[in-house]
Amino acid sequence: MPDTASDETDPDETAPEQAPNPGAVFAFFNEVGIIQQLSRALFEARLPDGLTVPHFSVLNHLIRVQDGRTPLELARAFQTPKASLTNTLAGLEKRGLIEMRPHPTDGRSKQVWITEAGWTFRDDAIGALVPDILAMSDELDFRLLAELTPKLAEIRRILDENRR
Amino acid sequence: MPDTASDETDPDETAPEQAPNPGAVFAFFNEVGIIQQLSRALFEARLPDGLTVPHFSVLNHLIRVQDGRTPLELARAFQTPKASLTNTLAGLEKRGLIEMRPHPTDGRSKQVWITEAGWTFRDDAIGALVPDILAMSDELDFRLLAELTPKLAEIRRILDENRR
DNA sequence: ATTATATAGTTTGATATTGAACTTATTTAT
DNA sequence: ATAAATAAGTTCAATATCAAACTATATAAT
Repeated sequence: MPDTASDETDPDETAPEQAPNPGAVFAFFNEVGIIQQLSRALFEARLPDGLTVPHFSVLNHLIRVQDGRTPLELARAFQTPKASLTNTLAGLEKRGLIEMRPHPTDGRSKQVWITEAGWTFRDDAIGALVPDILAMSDELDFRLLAELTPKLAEIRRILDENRR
Repeated sequence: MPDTASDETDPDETAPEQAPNPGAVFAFFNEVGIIQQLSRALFEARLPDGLTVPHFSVLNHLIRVQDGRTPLELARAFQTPKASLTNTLAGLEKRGLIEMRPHPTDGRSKQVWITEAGWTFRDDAIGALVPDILAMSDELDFRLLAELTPKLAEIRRILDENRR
């Protein structure tokens, strides 16, 4: 039996949305949270020496969005304090995975650029998942994953737009 | 353009699984990770005073699975060091949201039981999401969320079974 | 122009997290 | 039975996280 429930029915004229049953919405986020937890642990275990998920996430974000972001933009993207970014970025720079440049028009600011080594590292980190993926290949339905991805991307987009 | 790509085709005789394209699998986990990040921030902002997502997660797990779990079982469930659980459980107990009892058959161990106040707190925390959910109700397709949930649950189950 | 206000990033001190050592209890081997 | 090995939970010390204060620029107001 699922989590919370509230079983009102609703005429629903103005599609697409249904009665927002909080329990059902929560159940969705709960599954997402557990999958994230499990996949993060899997991923973390494959990362080399002193590098962490936050390090990887910054590189991945720079590629996914666009590099040249400022530290503050990154902090907002991750909804994390900017002081944390100072720390993460220092680690990445020390290892030559990013390059910090002065901001061209704002003397207070900086820009973060991913290096060739950064690209390589990020791709390798994803590649390192292959054995784990293969280990599940006769259970996991990759076609389903691929189908779900754009739907999740749309949900992500809405959440992202609506955040405070 | 998406993340990594590797565009081999594969005969595929033994359904259901496709060629495990690591980039595509990663893209799925990536979306899951971002959704989790956004929804967690939303959720965190509604939690009262000194209570955190880990506190909530323990309560939720005790309800979702079954209470009477030992601290070590919880640590394994969350893939977190047992020392962290000591800490989180202490906070929950101090607030009367759980009750720690000696394990009936193993003198080294304990059992964690959720209290009435724990149930209430957990339900209230979910309920506190309602305004945020409503704020997105003309964009978010709740029917889609409800459809995705069991599919995610299945993926979660497979990941959970295959973890090391 | 000059001052006041706001903003980007770093530093710092206080809190949280966690691996390793420790304590107590259980299980296994002899 | 007794000793040795394993396991559950806590304590402790090292590390990481983060809010608040700080430094430096930039923008707005007069």
